Amino acid sequence: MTDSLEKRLENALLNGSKSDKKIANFMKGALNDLPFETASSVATKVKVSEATVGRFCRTLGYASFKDLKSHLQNDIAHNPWLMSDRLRELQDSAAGDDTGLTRGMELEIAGVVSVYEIARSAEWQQVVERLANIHRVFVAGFQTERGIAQYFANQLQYIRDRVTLLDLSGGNFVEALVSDGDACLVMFEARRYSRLAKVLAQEAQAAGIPVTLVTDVYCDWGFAAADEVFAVPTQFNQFWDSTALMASLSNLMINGVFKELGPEVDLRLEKIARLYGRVTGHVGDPLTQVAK
Amino acid sequence: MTDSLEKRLENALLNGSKSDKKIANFMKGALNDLPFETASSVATKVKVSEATVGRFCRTLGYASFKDLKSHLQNDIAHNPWLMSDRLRELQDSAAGDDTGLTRGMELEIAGVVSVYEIARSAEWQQVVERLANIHRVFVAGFQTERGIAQYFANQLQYIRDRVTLLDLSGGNFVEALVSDGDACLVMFEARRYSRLAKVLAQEAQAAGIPVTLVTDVYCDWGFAAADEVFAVPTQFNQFWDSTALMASLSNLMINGVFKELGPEVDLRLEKIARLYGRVTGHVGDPLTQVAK
DNA sequence: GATTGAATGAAATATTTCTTGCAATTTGGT
DNA sequence: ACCAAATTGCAAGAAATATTTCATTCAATC
Repeated sequence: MTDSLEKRLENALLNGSKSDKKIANFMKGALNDLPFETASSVATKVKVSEATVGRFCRTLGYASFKDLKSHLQNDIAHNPWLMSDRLRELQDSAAGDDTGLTRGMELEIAGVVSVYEIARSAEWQQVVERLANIHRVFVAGFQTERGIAQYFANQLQYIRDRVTLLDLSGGNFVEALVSDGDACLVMFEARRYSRLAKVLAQEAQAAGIPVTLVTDVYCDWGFAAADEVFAVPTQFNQFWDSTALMASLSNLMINGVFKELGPEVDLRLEKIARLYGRVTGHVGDPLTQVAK
Repeated sequence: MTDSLEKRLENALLNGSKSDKKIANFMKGALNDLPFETASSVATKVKVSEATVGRFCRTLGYASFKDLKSHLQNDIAHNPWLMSDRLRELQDSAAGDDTGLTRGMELEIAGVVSVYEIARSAEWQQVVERLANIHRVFVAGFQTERGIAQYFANQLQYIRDRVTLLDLSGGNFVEALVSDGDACLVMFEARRYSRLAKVLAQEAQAAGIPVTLVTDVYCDWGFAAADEVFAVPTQFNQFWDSTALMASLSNLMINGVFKELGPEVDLRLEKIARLYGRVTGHVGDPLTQVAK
């Protein structure tokens, strides 16, 4: 029994119990972070009790989680844990056949920084409070950003009521907007900007509905048609603009609203999860087995 | 005072007291082993009392040795070839009133690095080629990741034919899968995993369809049910897991497929943009004014 | 050489991390 | 559907790791 940790983990992945698999899988996926973890931190992350983590390590043949870690030190001594080493590695491996990936990563990292800068602005706080308190929220996205809009809307729906993702198929969204006084609109859009986006923003503003626009840095009509404009970086050395960071921004926004709403959101979350569990089921739910 | 650990150590090496120098010197030389050490193990090795190690960490600006280690884990900031000024500025400005935002940013940046590491793996290349060449692509996403799936599918549709975003309302996706031989499936999912996700993956595999799963590091059923599993980091110090980086991964994937397909994609892109322009219109298009 | 202030280690205390025993739950086989 | 075996979480206890206090040492200044 002098296998490497990885071997043992894979073995556990096949033969282990349910919790064992969870732990093994997590460890396998997070080998780099393992040295920084403790038995209890792992336990929390995979939602298992500390005791189980300890026992798991023992079934693997180590004396404890600590013992496992110290073997890790020797076992895979060439695995870089330190972020700086990992970066260096990326850099090196990219040195020859560079596909521009490394440069893209630098840009995307810079983009993340920008997004977090946005999240510190006064405008941001204003939007967060509005999303927490206003009666009704509409969300819209165009072209490829439809997905981002849906992502945002779905998450917001988890933590509050009356969130509607506008269907833009026809342009039939206008009546939805005039129907209600106390509402706001969040839009996701990047070039080439859909004509609908501008129309929608203008109609909304005309109806007295505050408009928040998440877009790229090239959008020139946004400032006129929206109350707040959050411009996220989109050029990461890829063949076309990437609006991926809008998702990061969305999450930050959701997080802000969550904190604004306070603890009672938890109840709602739990309720929704339970409902989903009833209707569709989660992996591992014993109660929702479907008849064969 | 937002220098990197290495900088701080060097500083201590010059200005520190006798013990400080001993400790600093040791740490500098054993950076890679540091994650495995504890305050007392260091104390023993350097022949200093534990207390001194603790104090040393505090003079360096960390709360404890443990805190120092956790900074080591994703210390992006001290990589000069990455960001620098703005990042540092942001960290400084956040020094006091922190809401955990800065910590979250560090984690998310580290996450971006992980995603780019994934994009260099052999599995990745395999998926890219498959997506470029296979006859038919199905995309699926569950719960909040539906949006990401849509985002991915939309973009893929821009550069190739026969991409279908599966509608999961009923579970009626199964016939879609058996209908065709030469197809593959890309799934986005994070915990709590929808039961549908697992079922779909298994059905697909049973039908001989390669399955690629983009998920978080906690997914334990993925390895059994999917051909490739890309585990993206999701914990950024927010109240719940953020799957935002899946969007970044999506874009990288699209970019890869694009390059694989070669230049003739441009034609397709142009055609689609023109079509969209006709039907809905882009901002600034003079031809698509609607009659008032 | 005396005085002061910083630095240090030892011991006591606090905190974190791990293990163990036990009850409850789940699993797998009949 | 039932039962036995395995698995798991909880809670209490044990061990480890870290912090604080305090008396001592050391070094610099006068």
